[in-house]
This record gives sequence, C-alpha cells and structure tokens, in this order.
Amino acid sequence: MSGSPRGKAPQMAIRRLSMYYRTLAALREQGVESVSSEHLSVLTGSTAAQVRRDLAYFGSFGRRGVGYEVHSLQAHMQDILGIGEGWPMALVGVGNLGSALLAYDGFPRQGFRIVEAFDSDPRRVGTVIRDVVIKPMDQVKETIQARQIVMALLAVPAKAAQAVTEQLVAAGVRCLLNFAPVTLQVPSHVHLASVDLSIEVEYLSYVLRESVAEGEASTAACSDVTTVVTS
Amino acid sequence: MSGSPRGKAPQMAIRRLSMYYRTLAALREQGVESVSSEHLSVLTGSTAAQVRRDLAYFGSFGRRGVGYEVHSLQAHMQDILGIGEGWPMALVGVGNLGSALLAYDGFPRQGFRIVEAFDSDPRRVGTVIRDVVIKPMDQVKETIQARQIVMALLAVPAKAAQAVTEQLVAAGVRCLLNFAPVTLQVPSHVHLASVDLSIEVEYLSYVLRESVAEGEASTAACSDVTTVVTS
DNA sequence: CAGAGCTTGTGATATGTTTCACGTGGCAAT
DNA sequence: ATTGCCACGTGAAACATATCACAAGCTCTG
Repeated sequence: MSGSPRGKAPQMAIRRLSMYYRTLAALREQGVESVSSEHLSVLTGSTAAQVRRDLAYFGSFGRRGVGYEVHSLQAHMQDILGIGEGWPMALVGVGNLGSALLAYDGFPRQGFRIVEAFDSDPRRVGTVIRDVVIKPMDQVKETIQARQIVMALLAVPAKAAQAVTEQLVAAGVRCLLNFAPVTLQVPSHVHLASVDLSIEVEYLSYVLRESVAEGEASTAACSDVTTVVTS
Repeated sequence: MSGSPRGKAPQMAIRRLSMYYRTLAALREQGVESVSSEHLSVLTGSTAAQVRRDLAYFGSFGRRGVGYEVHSLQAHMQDILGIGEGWPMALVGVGNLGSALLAYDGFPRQGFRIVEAFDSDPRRVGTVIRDVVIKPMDQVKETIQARQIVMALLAVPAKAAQAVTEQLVAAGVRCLLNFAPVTLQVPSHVHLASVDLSIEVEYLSYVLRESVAEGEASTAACSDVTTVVTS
C-alpha cells in the first residue's frame, strides 16, 4: 500500500522526501499543477537526477515527457512518509525549548500533534500551554500506554535524558526525537533521531575556519560581501 | 596550526568530532585521564575503527598500546572545531523558538554566545532577554558590521526566511543556522546548516511505519516493550 | 501518422564513506 | 633484555551513495 521500496532507500533520501513534500505543498498553494524533476531540484537545492533517483526508490510517479502532477506526487510522499496517520506525540520537558515545541505550528501543519506534556518541576505541572495540560513525570507510563503514544520529544536537561528515555521506552514509545546534547542508549527496536544545536554550531565553526584558512590568498574574491567596516 | 587535514574529512566525521569533544569533556569532569578508541566509540554510539579514522583525518593524537590522553585530545578537538574562538553570534527572530535559543545554555558552555538579537515585531523590540537587547530589523546591517559578527541563527517564520537571509548575507554574515522549514538560497561563500523539526519527525514517522510493516510477523519478539493495553 | 522535442526511469559509472585487517610502536612484567 | 600484550594508525577492500547518460514513453504539431 505505502509505496514499494525496490531496494532500500538511503536515510538521506528519506529526509529529502520530506523536503519534496513540503515544496509540493507550497507549489499547490501557488496553484501550480505540474512540476519537473529539474524544477523540484532547484526549489530544494538538489539535482534533477537525485530527485528522480529518490522517487524511484518507491515507485514511478511521473509521466515521461511531462513531469509530475503536483497533487498526486504530494499524496504519494504523504503516504510514504506516514504523514496523515496523525501520530500523537508526547513531550517531556517543558522548559524554554519544550514550550517552543508546544507552540511550534509546523507540527500540526504536517499532521503531527503534541497531545501530552510532562515535566518534573511541580511549579510547571498543571499549567496549560496550547490546550495541553502539563502532567507530572509519574504519570508518563500510564498516560502513554492509555493513549497508545509511540512518538516522544525529549527536551529535558542532558543529565536527565537517559533516565527519562528509559522511562519512555518502558512505557512503549517506539520513536524518540532527542534535543538533549547527549548520546542516548536505546534498545534496537526503538528509533532515535537527534537535534543537537551544539553539533550544528560547531560544524559551522569548523567550515568557517576552514574557508578562512584556505581563502587567505583569495580574500579579494570575497570583497563583494566582506564589506566590513570600511571606515 | 589547527590540525593538518590530510585528505578531506567527510561532513559526518566533523559532526562526530563534536560528539567526541563533548564526551571527552564529560570524561574529564569524571576525572578520567585516558581513553581508548573502543571506549570512546561505546560512549558515542560509533565504532572503534570509525573513531580512529575520524581522528586520523586531522593527525595522530594517541599513543599506540595506550590510547588517548583525555585532556590533550579534547584540546585538539577544540582547536580543530574552532571552539574557543568565541565566535559571537546574532539571532534573528525572537519568538518562541528564538527565546529558547537565547536561553539555551549549551551555547555559552561550548564557547559560543548570542550577543545580538533582532525582531521585526515592535512590541518585542527593546525588551531584554539574558542581557541581550532586542533590536529592530533595520539595525541588522549596521550592528553586524560594527561587531564583525559572522555567524547568525535564523528563527523567523518560513515566509520571512529568504528575505532575512539576504539581509544577513549583505551585512557580511558567513555562516547561517536556519530553523525555518524552507530551503534557503545562499551565495557559495556562505555556509548553511539547517535544523528542521518537520524533517526529523517525518523521518521517524517513516522508519516507524517501515518497522511496523516488516515486523508484522515478529510482533512477539517485541512484546517485552509493546506492553500496550492488553485489555 | 511520422517526427521533433521533452522528461522520466534506470543501468552503468564514478565518487565517497565505512569497515576490515594488520604493521607499528609503546608499556609492563619477568 | 626479552617476551607478551595492547591499541593506534592506515592501506586496501567492501559497501553505500550520487552522478551520468541514454532508452523508453508521452505530447503536440504539421
């Protein structure tokens, strides 16, 4: 039913599917009905061949000589990615970041919704953000099992992350999106993705230093943007 | 001076260096003085060979038969990643997410600091969060050039992202960390990293559906965790 | 209906990354 | 010293991913 994976799609291909999906949604809003791999590649910063290959992992959705029908391709992406299943999510840790996640409208727009939130701080428990009541940690297992929640967002301090993870896994969670800057240990049947701000910033720091180092001779070539303090 | 890149290190290797760095910091706090590639690989969820290869892109930092000296290796990672340069960062967009970024203590702990913040909403301009005064958008160029800021965090709504990006690039920013769910177009001399929550969640949604589909026969094997509502 | 022009889908190829396997150097103990 | 063991660093092999290049199929025109 959900597309036929001939061969296995690389992880990066899956992530690009998300971008195609989002781009297709935007195109549809603009009233565009047809799109070519070339066009999609420009909009997503990929290449035409890459787009076609990514799609080919799951089937053939276009018409030769014509391109892809926006609506239909978007529907296929939605089906493949499992958007629209309406997976309910739980959030653990309602600090600064957790609050931002609760308010993030990108989730509901893509069909995901945070339906439960937990925090260990008694002062936060009981407060309501975006129609979600913050519950104490000792209700994690009970609530998650009752609502059959399989996806959880982890926005707790690094020190608490592993312990909370084990609580969530014990409660039956199958997917974790971790925001804490730690390497979590999870059983093999639990899927883990991480958003690590430090890693991203340090990566940029690295490429910056690298480009500065090798561009020492060619600073003139960058002068159009390096307009810095010409006082 | 900053390590000698024999050959070019894959992007993923750089990201793993960040994890090694962080893990080494933790080990040092625990008073551990020496570590092997095997040990480091367990702590970071990698493999011993991978750790050694990653490090080998930049030099040889260990002693055969012994392992790595924690403090010294951490110092090398710090040098390679450019942590400690104390890059000042600018934040654009001080909504829910932006506020969380301002408060995020992982940045200062790794030597990065948000020193300027901008927002287009007049109600937010002038308010102070964590010692940072929020300035209006029309002061972006002036401020960034004056303080020679080269890294910026972009936490504005998707619709505004491209326009703000161009403003930042014109002001001389060399590195962008984008949180908006859009594909940004930047000149080739500007480095871009993105944190995209929708992509991560959709990726998890995909692997979840995939594992459910192929595990249909072997649900018994997962029954230890799938304790769900056996009513 | 034939032919031109376009764009997909896909073998084949090239590139990039990870893993393997082992030589090398270093430490400790006898 | 010599022996035994250990863990790094690295060429080479295996694997994964991206790119190329073209045959196949569609549409439109004359």
